[in-house]
Amino acid sequence: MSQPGQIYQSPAEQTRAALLRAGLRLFGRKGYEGTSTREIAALARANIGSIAYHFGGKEGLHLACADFIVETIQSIARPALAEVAAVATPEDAAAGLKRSVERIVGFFVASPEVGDFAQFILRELSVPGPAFERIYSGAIQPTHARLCHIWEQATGEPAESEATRIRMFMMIGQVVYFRIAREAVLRRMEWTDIGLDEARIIADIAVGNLDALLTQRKEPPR
Amino acid sequence: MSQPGQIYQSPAEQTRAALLRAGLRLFGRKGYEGTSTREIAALARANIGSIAYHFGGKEGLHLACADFIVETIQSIARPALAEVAAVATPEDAAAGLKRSVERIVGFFVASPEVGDFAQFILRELSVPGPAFERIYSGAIQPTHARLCHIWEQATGEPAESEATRIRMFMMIGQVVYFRIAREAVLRRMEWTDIGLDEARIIADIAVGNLDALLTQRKEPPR
DNA sequence: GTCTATAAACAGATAGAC
DNA sequence: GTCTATCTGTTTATAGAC
Repeated sequence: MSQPGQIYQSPAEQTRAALLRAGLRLFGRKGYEGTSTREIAALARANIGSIAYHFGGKEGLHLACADFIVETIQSIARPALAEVAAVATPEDAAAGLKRSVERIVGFFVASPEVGDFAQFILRELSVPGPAFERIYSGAIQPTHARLCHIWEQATGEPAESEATRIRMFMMIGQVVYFRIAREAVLRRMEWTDIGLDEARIIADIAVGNLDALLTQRKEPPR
Repeated sequence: MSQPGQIYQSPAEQTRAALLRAGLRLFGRKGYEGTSTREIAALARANIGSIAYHFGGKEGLHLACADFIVETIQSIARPALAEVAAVATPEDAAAGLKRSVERIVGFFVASPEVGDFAQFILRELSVPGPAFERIYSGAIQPTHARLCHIWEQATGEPAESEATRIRMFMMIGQVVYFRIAREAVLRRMEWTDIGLDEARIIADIAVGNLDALLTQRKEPPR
């Protein structure tokens, strides 16, 4: 497979990779229908025909973008998965949850490079198309299941209970929303960008919320 | 103004209203670029030319949809706003927050009619276009500011502090995510739909999260 | 006001020269 | 592999009959 980030790339691989990056960015920003193959080719400094040559067509490029994201995420997530396999104390698990929240903030909210990944995923999430299946089973389902598992280690509540699964969706959603509603957040917060500083603030509050949930479980409500 | 829900509608008003409803639904589900004027006219059982006649064109219809949503929300929210104006005890404010969470779940998550509104808003939120300004200043900003205000009444923390504003975005986000990631939620939860029953479950857990935040503030962390 | 026909621009896909 | 030219279909907008 020819992808960005390799040591050496043949000219063909460079074109392929440039198309992939351009597709990732434009599909993420403007949606599948909102993006024309001509735009993609222009951004990649390639000709229109190259999309058909390398990917078979627009839909093929779109699917290749999804695959690229899933592979990238899996290569990053592999060490994190190993970490989970080991049985942990509730305290370690709680710390693991907090780290997970921080990672999610880093991935979805902070604006640099990866922002394109996040937007592509969110778009395919809200408008499921042919690429949804790969995104879901390759990235969303494993990540969510892992969070549920750590939650069980931290609280004793069963990982696959209805409440746990919903709660983990909420934990993700409260953070991801800052990317989805980015423009509204910028106005309301009077920020000009959501960069590392802003991500830090968001992560701290999200971790604080998590803390409230965890202590609520340690000290039963009166 | 000619809108659905009136007592009598002239034929022209009926056409206009039908186009508005069709636009709302299709723009919400498939996005602006993903929707053709032909589809809209077909769903509204009107001819293509009527869009230009009544709204000046596709973009005009899109803006009219945004205006319609804002007006509808404002007419619903007016009583809620009056309710807030009165000074409340922390307990009343806390109850008001919980009711707000339940309303947000009802509006964004439960699938019937209003679902089109929610999706239209979320789409304009994540891909800001010409209609964003109206949605933001007409619906998002006032709602968010109101929540911040109630939060102050409930906790004593300043409504317009950075932390409060972020926290209220998170309160909304954790719920709204169930609409955005609807397809992923359906699979992971093994639900076939997110209807009233599922909305009830989601609302209860979201209110529980809120409770954890509020008690965390009453009983300072040890 | 409604409807049809059509114009003008644009889409994605493809054939063939290099 | 790359690039250009072109085909075919679809888009929105519009002109004009009714």
